[in-house]
Amino acid sequence: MAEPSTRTVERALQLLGSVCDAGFLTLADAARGTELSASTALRLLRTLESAGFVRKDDEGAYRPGLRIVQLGAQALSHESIISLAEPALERIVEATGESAYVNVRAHHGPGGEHGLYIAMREGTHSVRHSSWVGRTVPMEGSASGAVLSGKTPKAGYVVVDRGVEADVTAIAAPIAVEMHAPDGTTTGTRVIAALSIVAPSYRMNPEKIKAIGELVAEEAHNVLTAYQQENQP
Amino acid sequence: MAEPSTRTVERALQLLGSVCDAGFLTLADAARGTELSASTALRLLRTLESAGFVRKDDEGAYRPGLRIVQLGAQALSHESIISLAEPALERIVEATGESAYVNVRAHHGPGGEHGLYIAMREGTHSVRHSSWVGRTVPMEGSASGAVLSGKTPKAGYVVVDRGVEADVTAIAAPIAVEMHAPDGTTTGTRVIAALSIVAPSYRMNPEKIKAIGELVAEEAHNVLTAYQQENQP
DNA sequence: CACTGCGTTTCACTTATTGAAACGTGTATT
DNA sequence: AATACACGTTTCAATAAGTGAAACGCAGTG
Repeated sequence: MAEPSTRTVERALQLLGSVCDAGFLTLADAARGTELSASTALRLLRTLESAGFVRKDDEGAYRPGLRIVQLGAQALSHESIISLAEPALERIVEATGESAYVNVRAHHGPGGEHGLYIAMREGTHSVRHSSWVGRTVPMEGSASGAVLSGKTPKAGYVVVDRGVEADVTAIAAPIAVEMHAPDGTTTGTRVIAALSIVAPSYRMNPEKIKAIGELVAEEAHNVLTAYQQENQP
Repeated sequence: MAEPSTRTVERALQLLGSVCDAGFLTLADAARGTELSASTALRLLRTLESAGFVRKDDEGAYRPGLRIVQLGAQALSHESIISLAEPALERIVEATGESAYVNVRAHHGPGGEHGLYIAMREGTHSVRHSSWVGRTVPMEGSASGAVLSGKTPKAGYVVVDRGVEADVTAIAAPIAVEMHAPDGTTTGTRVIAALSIVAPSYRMNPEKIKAIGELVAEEAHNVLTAYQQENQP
């Protein structure tokens, strides 16, 4: 029962991922990237196309289709953590002017574990961080990755300067629930998401970082409270 | 060469769509909804799961996975029309306080043609229309559907009161480019997207509708100009 | 003009998908 | 309690269905 996966579907999904990653791909490129024969790639891409998951542009290249957009938006709307976190994001932006994000652990894919940005509230500064929603970041070397891994110091937040991108500072705090065994004993904590801000480093300084870090940690706790209220009564 | 589609993949994608539509689905429900045998549905769902496109929640039901969220966000970021339309959405919201949207024709699926909401800017009124991004609406009976079909009157915008939802008024205007044959003659127009606002009907009146309609039509034209600048030089 | 790479189609091989059946379990029904 | 039912899961033999090498036409290149 190790891997009762269907190869055809796996290949098709891989193809779909390639197209979305690249933005647009020619048939030959897609076939090379997934190590499929051209005929197989063509057949699968056509299937994806007829279902609306990819489409061919004017130049004949394959692009992400609208069905992906639709399903992605639907999926997002079903992620309750996002709507719960939205007020917190808004308050963080209001207080700091920087873009604020919600991160979760991404599906464990090739290349190790990653975090995924699933929601954002844009900052108000004219020089601000543009959207990273949909982007993944490695767990090591990123602030949100650290808190998602459970490596949060007692301060309650993590700061990473120039981690995943130069000249950018990230501050993240975990939204973590306690896990209980059936008998009620606490078995540890599980980080369900992270709240983070991403800002140009030149605008930061130790005091500001401390203030923002404490704010993010506090808001993360507020989100946790809202989350528990929704899942307990 | 009519339909060289692979059945396995079609079924898997259908399953994926069901899960995303429903938000969460039990195996038996998914199998029923797609008319697959339980064993086949299980195998395919497991394949989707191992690729991160669906996941099982604590109760064992299937939910949309994070991979869908990721690919959807990536796909959205590659839709240039959205970034081009964002300033227009912002101005519309600023001027009217109502939520503003970008619509496109959805992939032609079962149940006739539909429009798809792909971007939104939230209104500022406290009673406002919440997000419809990812939602589809029938072409008939909706304002955005009408303009996407090319049925825009000379006024330049379409108003539908209580069309797809009770107590809601929608106003839409087309973003349309002229089509040219290789020899340069105009062969017609193609609507690439629609700009629209959706608001509670009680807040509307003839003068307001006229003002908003003209604003939306004007902004749609602004987006068109930006679009042409990007695709011509 | 020969050459290379692309998108496409064809086709024989057999691999890999399929669905009925059977099983264990938990939840309604009687 | 005993029965019936629905769900998730596994097994397995039949064969439907996916596969890739090869060949084709076309366009761009040296």
